[in-house]
Order: sequence, then C-alpha cells, then structure tokens
Amino acid sequence: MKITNSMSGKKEEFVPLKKDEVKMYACGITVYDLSHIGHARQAIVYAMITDYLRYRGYHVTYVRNYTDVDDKIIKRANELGKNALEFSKEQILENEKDMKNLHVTEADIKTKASEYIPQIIKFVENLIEKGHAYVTDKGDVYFSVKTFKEYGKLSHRKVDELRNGVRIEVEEGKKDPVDFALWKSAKPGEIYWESPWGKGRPGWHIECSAMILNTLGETIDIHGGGRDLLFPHHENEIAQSEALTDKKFVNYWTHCGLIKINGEKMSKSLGNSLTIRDALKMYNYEVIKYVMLSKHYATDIDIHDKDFALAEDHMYYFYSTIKKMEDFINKNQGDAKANILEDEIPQSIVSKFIQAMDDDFNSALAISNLHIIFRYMNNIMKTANKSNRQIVANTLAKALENIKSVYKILGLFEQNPEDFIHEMKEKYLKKLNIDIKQIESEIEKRAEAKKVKDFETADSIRANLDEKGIILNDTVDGTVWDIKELYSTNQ
RNA sequence: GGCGAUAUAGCCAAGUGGUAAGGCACGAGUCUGCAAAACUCUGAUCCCCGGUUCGAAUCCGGGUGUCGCCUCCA
Repeated sequence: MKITNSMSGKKEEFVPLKKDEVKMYACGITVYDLSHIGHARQAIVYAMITDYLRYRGYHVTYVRNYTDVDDKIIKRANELGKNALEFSKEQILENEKDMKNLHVTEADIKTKASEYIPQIIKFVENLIEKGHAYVTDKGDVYFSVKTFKEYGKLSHRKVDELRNGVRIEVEEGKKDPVDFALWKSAKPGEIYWESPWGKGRPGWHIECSAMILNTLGETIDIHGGGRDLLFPHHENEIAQSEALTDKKFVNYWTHCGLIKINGEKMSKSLGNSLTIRDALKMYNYEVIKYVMLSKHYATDIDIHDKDFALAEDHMYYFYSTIKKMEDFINKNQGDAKANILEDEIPQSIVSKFIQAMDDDFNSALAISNLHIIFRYMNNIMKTANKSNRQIVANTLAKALENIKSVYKILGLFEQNPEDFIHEMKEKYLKKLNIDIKQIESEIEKRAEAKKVKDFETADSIRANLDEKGIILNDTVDGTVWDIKELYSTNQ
C-alpha cells in the first residue's frame, strides 16, 4: 500500500509502526458555525481511509478533535450572549448531526481542546523546562522557533524568509516574530483556566500536539487535515511535539484538497458557503459522497452545480442497474452452486478495487471502475438467453455481493435500491410539480391511442410529458415513466 | 517577493518508464410503429524547448500558464 507523504512529496510504501496497527489523527474543525462541505469532504476522506485500512486488516485507532476554545468561538459566543463552552458544545452537536446524516464513519476518539487543558499545561511546562518556550510579562507563553532547528521541514520554508515575510504585528513580549503562542493570557470577559502563568487559554496549535501525545503517543502513523493547515498549523505541531519528545512525530503526513464552489473559494463574505445541511436538503448523502470521492483526495476540487447533478445521474444509473440485477436474480433463481461467467470484469471487482485503493486511496479510479462494472452487468442481462440464464443470474448475484462488500468503504450502495429510486423520483416530481396520477392517466390515454394505431395522438402525449420533464419508455411489460433530468445533465 | 502544487481529447478526469482508464457532450448503430432506456462502435501522443534512456505523459534542466500557501480557515 502506498501513501503520498506531504513531508517528502512522494508516494511511499506504507509501513506502520506496529505490524497490523495504525494510529491516525486528523485535525477536525473549529466549531463556531455550521459545517460546510469542505469539512464534509475531509471527514468523508478520513472515514474512507479508516474503513479501507480496516478492510485491509489493520487495527486502526482514529482520533479526531474539535477545537472548542478559540478567538472566533469567543467572539461569536459573546455576540450571542452565551458562554463560550456552552456555545461550542451546541455547535459540536450540530456538527455531529450533520455527520450522522452523511453516514460518515466516526472517529474512535473525539477529543476537545477544553477537555485536555491539564495535559496542554503540562506539555507547555515541559517545553519551557527544555528551553523551547518562554513566558512573557503578560502571562503569554510562546514557542521559540529558533530552538527547533528543523522548523520548516514540512512546508519547505526557511525561518529567515518567514521572518521577512511576517505581516502580523509583533505582540508585546514576543522575542521573535516567527514565534507562536502556546498559551494566551485571558482578556477581561474571556473564558479562562488557571495556569502557572495566570488565567488564560491554550493557543491553537498546542491542542493537537497534546491530544495526540495523550491519546496515541509520541509517534503516530498517519496525520491528516486540510491542505490549508499545512502551514503554519502542522509545521507548528511538529515543532512542539518533536522539541518535547525528541522523537519523530508523524510518519505519514496526508493533506486533503480544498473545495471551491462554482470557481470561488468558499467564504462567508462571498456568501457562497455550502453547508452540509443545505447540501443534504438537495442531494442524497451517497450522491454527496460520490462527488467527494470521484476525485483523488489530495487534489483541490471545484464543484459546480452540474457536478452534483451528474453524480446524481450516475448514482441513479447504478441503483437502477442494481434493481434490474436483483429482479433478474429473483426471476432466475436456481442452483447457487452453478458456475459464474469466466469474464474478467465480474471476477476482478474486488481485486481492481484493492489495486486502486492500495495506490494512495485512489477512490477516483475505484469509482470509475463502477461504470465498467455496471455496463457489463447490463450487457449480460441484455444478451442472456434461455441456455445461460442461470449462469448469468449467478454471476450477477456474486458480482452484487462483491460490489457491496468493497464499495461500502466509499459509503456507496448501502441503501435499498427501490428506496433510492423512489426518493429521486419523488424529489423531481415535487420539483416539476407533477402528480403521479396525472402521468398515469396520460399513459393510459396513450395506450388507448396506440391500440388503435393512432400514433399521432400517442406521440403528442409523449411529447407533452417530455416537455414537462417526464420521459416514457415502452417496454415489454408496458409503458413506464421516468424523470428526464436523471438522464441528461446537459441543459 | 518566497515556498509549494499543477498543466492529459470540447469539458471533467485516472494514469510516475514500455506505445493514453472512466465520465459528460457529439456522431453512428442495435432495439422500437417512431422514440426512450439499455447496449455496441467512434475521438487525444499528454503546455513549449532541451536532456537521460533501447524506450517518457510519466525522470532531469529551462521556459510559459494556472492555482494554493506565506493572516483565521477542512
């Protein structure tokens, strides 16, 4: 298995610290508002990685944090007249609601900064003792960057250049502009904890180092987070942790790409943040996962509205095919011990999936394989004849079992196909403002016309429905209707 | 300015040494009264220049373009 390590910039063979065990940490979110789909992607990606590693036999301990003490939280809580911790607790619940609705595998340990204050203080004390940090007159504690020789190794920056580029105003008592806060003294009205340096709260970076040390240990296998955290957050984590322990902090650094919406960076000021909640109102959770995992996790993605629509089309096609497969299997049940077709496609569903995922969790490739797989399934159902129906049914059954067994790692095909199809149809009928009874009566009228070979009337009924967004499909079992938009995105 | 990433068909996109996955759109066909759905077929030598190699989209050097980070950010 290979993982791209941000430290080296290269794909490296994955070798865990301890055989069959993986310690993984992913930076979670600062809870001051509803989570958006960028947060969703990151959660989906690390859930996928966790699930895949487990599938491959590793015992994974996955830790994820909530930053629940921070400037923005304090500011927002003050505006709302709430206690900062009360506020962040509420926000965490909201976030967890979203994650549950997205059906994302949760972390084994979910840590909160506010619950690790003693460990953070201890961590900072030890850094001061080792000469890597200093206290100011105000009661702030800073990490002294110049005492950590390897500073900049992750982000490939040189401390001298950083010093020149520093734009932030130099805080009172800070000895070097590149030093960063480990502990911030409390301003009046702010939440605080007692510490050896007076009332205050932890800086942002220290919490991750302290939580990792106290949940997973000095060295972990995989560290993850959004690419925007690479500098300074992860660089600072390395400095704190390695300065304290003198051990390698992380073996594999992974970074998840960022999301743009319709070509723009999501931001509050542009008003274009798409919250998970709003996305879930519009799209099925598997459709959202499909969008997120259709591209490699490390690349930035620019999501346009049509990408969701296209993903919906694809998921509809997949589920419709699954439904057809199930029907075919049910109609042709028989000897379960019979053979299955010796073709490569059905035989290699699992191995192709593993091949893709072993290569730096290439879910994009794994998903593209689905098109090949389902096209093949449609093909064999179409060409099945009396003499090979049994073997085709067995092939479909085995294939379906295999598809579900691995694609659940990407969070796909865990719904009942009929429910999924029904949900889609309902959604669009509502959107198109059409009643099923209306469609059925039109179909009946058309059937009458067809009976007497009045094709002009029949075709005009069909054209009318088409204009309204409903397509008709004459099959051997009669005419069935469907939603036009679920078949063509190009409009 | 510094650091990093990226450049693959009209569009999205996988692919890190051996003659370019997949999807969308387009076109043709099978099926059909005609359609639709489904299926079949059809398209690129991989930004430019130079180098390494028997052989490069894939490695190295240079150039150009785009993007990100350097300030809170998944």
